[in-house]
Amino acid sequence: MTEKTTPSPEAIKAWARLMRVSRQLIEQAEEALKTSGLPPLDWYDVLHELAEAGEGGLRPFQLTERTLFAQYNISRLLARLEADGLIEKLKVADDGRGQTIRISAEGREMRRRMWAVYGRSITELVGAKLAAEELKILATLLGELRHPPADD
Amino acid sequence: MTEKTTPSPEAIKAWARLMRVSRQLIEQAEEALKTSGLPPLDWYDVLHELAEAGEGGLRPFQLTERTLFAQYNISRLLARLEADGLIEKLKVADDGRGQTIRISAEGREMRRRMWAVYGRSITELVGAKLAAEELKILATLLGELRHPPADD
DNA sequence: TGACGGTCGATGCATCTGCATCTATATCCA
DNA sequence: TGGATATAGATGCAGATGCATCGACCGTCA
Repeated sequence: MTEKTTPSPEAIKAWARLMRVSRQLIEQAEEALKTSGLPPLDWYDVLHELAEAGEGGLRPFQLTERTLFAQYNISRLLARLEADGLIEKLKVADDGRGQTIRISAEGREMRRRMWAVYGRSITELVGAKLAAEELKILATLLGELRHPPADD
Repeated sequence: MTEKTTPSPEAIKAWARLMRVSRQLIEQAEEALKTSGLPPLDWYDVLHELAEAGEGGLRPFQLTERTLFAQYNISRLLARLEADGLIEKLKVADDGRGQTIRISAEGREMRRRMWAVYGRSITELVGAKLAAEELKILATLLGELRHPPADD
């Protein structure tokens, strides 16, 4: 017998919207950064995590966990960030394989400048389009889709 | 004076969720296709549009409008699809620059096989996580974020 | 201790993407 | 009509990504 695998119309619609809107928003935020002569969004994500981590820094594998980037992607992204002087790679004492990544002063400054543009994009693209209450609902619904689910 | 550009906490949270969840979902859907030995999601999008367009087919520039892919991306994607025999490129009479893209029988079959996997992903990743009513709300909220906004 | 499976991070290679530009055709308007 | 401008689609090149694998080091257990 034939197995039913087609999702409900509601699921399809929500999925389609999610795909299109996310692509569109990323594209627009990316373009705003580029227009301002700033690096791409990926850089922000990493700089953001590193800034939050503080002086202790983070191990590359921790970055892959937090940002969802692939391991090799982080590896090369960090190489670019280092080449631009935005991060420092430090040898870590207790694990000869590893290293600790720390954001540099230039990195913090870059993050600040990127946030000025990125934050404005978020305001325009999301903050200005929905009321605070709607944004909360949206975040909650999206939270249910995470794996593992969470609605904190 | 300093200009306030930082978005509201609600906007930041919704944005962050949207970025993470969309990436995660795409990754998982993509992986399901790969595991089944099927082409990537992009192919589905194009085959889907072409299937809906019917025998009349679509011009490449129409595909760029509907799928949000860049022009050069569509151009090369179509070359790959043609190489795999999933589409046909037809000369169009009234515009010597253009061509019409039509999905082939193999293309329809491939789309069908992809949908079996893709549809199941949508069900698992979205349909099974939220109630129909919640999915509607989600789609509506996301619709507000589109440019231009729409909540049909 | 020392062999072994596991983890950390880097990298060669093929593919894909972004950007700029190109060719060919169409459209517009003096 | 004919020259300027715009549009459709392709492509060379540089950079980014995915995949597989590598080398280095870790922890464990006989």
